[in-house]
Amino acid sequence: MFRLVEHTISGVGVIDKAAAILSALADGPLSLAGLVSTTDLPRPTAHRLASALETHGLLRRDSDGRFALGVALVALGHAATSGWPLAEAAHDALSRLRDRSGESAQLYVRQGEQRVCLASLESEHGLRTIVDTGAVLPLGLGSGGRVLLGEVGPDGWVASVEEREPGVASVSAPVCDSTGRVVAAVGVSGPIQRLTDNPGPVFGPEVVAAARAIAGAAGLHGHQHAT
Amino acid sequence: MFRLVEHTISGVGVIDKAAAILSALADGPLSLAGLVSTTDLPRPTAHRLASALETHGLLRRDSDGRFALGVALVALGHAATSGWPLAEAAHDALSRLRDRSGESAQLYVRQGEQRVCLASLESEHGLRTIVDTGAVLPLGLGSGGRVLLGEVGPDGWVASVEEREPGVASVSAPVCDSTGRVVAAVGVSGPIQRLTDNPGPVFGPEVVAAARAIAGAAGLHGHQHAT
DNA sequence: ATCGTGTGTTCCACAAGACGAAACATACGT
DNA sequence: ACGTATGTTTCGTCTTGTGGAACACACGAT
Repeated sequence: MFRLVEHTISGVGVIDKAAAILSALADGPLSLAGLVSTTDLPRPTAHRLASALETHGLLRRDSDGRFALGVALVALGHAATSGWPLAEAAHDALSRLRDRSGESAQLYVRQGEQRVCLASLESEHGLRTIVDTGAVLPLGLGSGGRVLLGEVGPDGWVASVEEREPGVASVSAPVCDSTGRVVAAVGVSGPIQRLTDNPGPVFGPEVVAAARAIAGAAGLHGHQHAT
Repeated sequence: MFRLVEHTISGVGVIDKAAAILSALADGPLSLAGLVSTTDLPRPTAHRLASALETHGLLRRDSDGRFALGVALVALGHAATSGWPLAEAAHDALSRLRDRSGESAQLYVRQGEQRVCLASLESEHGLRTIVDTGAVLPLGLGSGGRVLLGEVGPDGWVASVEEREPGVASVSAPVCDSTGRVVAAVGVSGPIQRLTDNPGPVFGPEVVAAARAIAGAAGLHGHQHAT
């Protein structure tokens, strides 16, 4: 279940309503009636705004006439990902982390009271954690979320076991800017059978190293690293 | 260079302006001054609307304070792609096409006067065509674009050699709905060295078969195929 | 250190534009 | 044939968004 920052008042009512419509459709196509029901907008308002978004390719009608997210969002989503300094910078470090740890590796950034997966590489194992790029996950559950909330252990990482999903363990570390602010979380995740119920000591150092490498590659340490 | 449908009047002025802002930022981050310049919006208007989009995560500020596309667009772009019937339906057929042809395979849909890559699988070759999902390409150049404009040869495919990019050849076929309307173009592309300067006869049949498989899997032939 | 310029942000009088109830058109189930 | 629900359009109303002016700040030139 995905939500844009909900019930937020930006000061521009039309944009608040349009964001509510996009958010409602992130879960799948909706008829006008469904959209009205989900967004609590009056029918003519929902119709007018959805049609306007359709004009710009941000929405489209599917073969049943239902409103759905449009192709322009594919391009914007791609541009958003490629424009994120971390997503590009993280790729090599995530590859190394995935290869050295043998487990799936992900990078998350905070989005309101949730986290969004900015980059994700899967391990080669048949049994592996799969998190899609763009997937929205909770903050309070799982090591990546806890890191984004500001938690960090003395060794620079946080581990979790079966917090977000049964059978899954993970280790994450914060990616910080030059002021020490946590801008992302990088980590590995996989089944407890491989990661054990105490995955931190084994995987923590590699995850911390990956976090430093990402911060460096993204130029988050000021002038310390050429970018 | 990406553009939302430009200078289109949807009937909701705020959405027209917001779409212009998103479009301007698809090419990369911009300062407020740059945004004002690119969109021709008055400074307070651009500031207000960009801040409102930022509130919803559709935009963000980068480390230099410039406006950039936000993380919410990563999630929406992902949802847009996964919600597109063709993107999911095409995956198996694109895999087979890529494997049998040995070349990169892509699926495009029309977006105004351009095309957007909805799905893309790369070949194993060191020298291969790389088109990112979400990439925006012209309609009039390249076999995929020409197919989306309605062109098709007697054998059901169109070939092009060095139209869009030097050294690149491609073959595409239309994916049609039950009324015969072209809803997408599927094709292979790669270097002339492998595809030759007459790639149609060799690759055309497989591309056409892939187009039919995609249409079937997406349920575009009415009730002929269970979906 | 001072000044001019350009940037980002806020204010607020104004009217343009968005709103949404009502009406209309269509489709569907009974 | 009728009632209900859907999608779409109309248009009087007034809320909301506009954008010039002003303010605050930063920077480069002198």
